[in-house]
Amino acid sequence: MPHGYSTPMEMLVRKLDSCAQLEQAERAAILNLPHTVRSLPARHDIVSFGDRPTQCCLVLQGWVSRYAALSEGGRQIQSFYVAGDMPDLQSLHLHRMDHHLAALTTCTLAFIGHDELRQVTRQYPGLAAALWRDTLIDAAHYRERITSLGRRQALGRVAHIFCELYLRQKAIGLANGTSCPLAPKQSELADALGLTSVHLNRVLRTLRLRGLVTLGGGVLTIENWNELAALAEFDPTFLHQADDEAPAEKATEPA
Amino acid sequence: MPHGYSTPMEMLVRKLDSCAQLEQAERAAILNLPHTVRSLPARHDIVSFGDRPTQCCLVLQGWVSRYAALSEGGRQIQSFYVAGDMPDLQSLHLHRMDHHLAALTTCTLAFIGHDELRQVTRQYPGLAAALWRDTLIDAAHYRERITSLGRRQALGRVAHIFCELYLRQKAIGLANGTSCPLAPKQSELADALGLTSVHLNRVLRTLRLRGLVTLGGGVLTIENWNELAALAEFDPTFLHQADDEAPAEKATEPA
DNA sequence: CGGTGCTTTGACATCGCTCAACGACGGTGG
DNA sequence: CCACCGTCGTTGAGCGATGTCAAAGCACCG
Repeated sequence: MPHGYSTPMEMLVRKLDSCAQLEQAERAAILNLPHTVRSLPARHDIVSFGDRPTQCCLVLQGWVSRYAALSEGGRQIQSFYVAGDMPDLQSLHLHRMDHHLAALTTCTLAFIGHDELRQVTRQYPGLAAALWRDTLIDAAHYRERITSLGRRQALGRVAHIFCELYLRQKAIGLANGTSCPLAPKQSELADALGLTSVHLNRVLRTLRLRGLVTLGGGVLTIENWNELAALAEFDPTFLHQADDEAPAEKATEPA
Repeated sequence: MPHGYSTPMEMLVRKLDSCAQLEQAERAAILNLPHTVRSLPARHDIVSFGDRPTQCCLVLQGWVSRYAALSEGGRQIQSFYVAGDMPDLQSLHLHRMDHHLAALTTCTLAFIGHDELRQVTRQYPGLAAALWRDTLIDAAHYRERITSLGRRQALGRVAHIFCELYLRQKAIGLANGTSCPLAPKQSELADALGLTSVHLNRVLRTLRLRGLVTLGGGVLTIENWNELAALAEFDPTFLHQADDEAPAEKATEPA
């Protein structure tokens, strides 16, 4: 998707089409959606807790994080988003933000008005279903994060998120062999995994010493997928990337 | 909602209507949905990981839990559902279950076929929006659980889930003064909160000794809402119960 | 009256946090 | 070109929150 897409809305069509098979008219409706493209600097809030957004954004480039701010400066990152994702689709039907959305890196985003989007979903139930499905996959990611935070130890949590982020990026052509971009810095990964950056750092050292993963310069390299996935008890079902596969599904492997 | 509802579909209408304002034709469409009512014993799976359900269920009575099973008998309960909830609406667009749904207590459920439900959402975009919104609120609950598991200590986590479950039940008329039903036993609460049942028990004792909460016989009583909510850093925004309120919102209090 | 399952408590182990310091790196200005 | 500074990553030592293991209490029910 990042390779040679031409326009923002073509990117969106490709994304929705990949799982829901749009009809020609639906594709055209998306392509005709009015939108504006904007760049945001890293650390900048896109929307904040309490806001009542009037538009949704589509990530064209860069990384976005969803987070909750707690007292005493604490925060919990609830999810990461990359090119092709629409992180605040939920605001279409949930009017008041219960969290923040922020640019993790410098980002380019396309903004689409709620009114136009609602109009299009009213007219094309297939589009509504595709967008709805997108938010449901988002929720599936949340559920898996809950499982990680609740029942996996630090090592497994880190291993798990690496598997997830690698496969998600592989699916949209952002992976390169056994490597993929990984923009969040250690403190941000820690905030996503319910750990301290200090402890996350120690876990990373362990993973490196065991020859499972190397992380540096914004690039994640998975040295041993099988062991990593085993450590994480990783099952890709929750990604819903090939939802209609035969019941006896096999874990996806890089390389 | 539990008080004197007559039919399952009237219950669903009331639930959807409470947040999305249905039109008359939409209400009628729901009321005409074919469905079957079934009772399930406690601990029984409603749908399991890997299943491809062909219908959705509506909880009429009892408690339902969504959980992920891990190796070695571990499990993470991802959410609880009570009367009026549709816990597997997501299966309408996510074809393969990535988790389990189980009766926590003896339950009565209404089952509605996917085909009929999809038909109705295609015909009435307002209904699609209402159901979509319902799944988005579910996702908002997940996000808050992530925040709890990642960044709150045991005491705050327990306090937080009590606030949540009390308010959710109050909203549908299941609370009684400062008390409400609480079907999950300690080991189930522990599985939901990423704790051991042993440690959860100690936390409960602390809450009891501090005069914040008493729990017993399937009933939760909140003795001191303000302190409990403060301990939990509880903000009801994520419940989206009165989504269109003025920006300066106040915490809801019992009694 | 003797299960059986849930709750409660104690003693001890461990994982992850806190505090503190240092190192690596890149940008910036003199 | 180099000194300075801020940010991020790395490491150590000690502590605290939570898990583990084990046993006893208690209620419900046949």
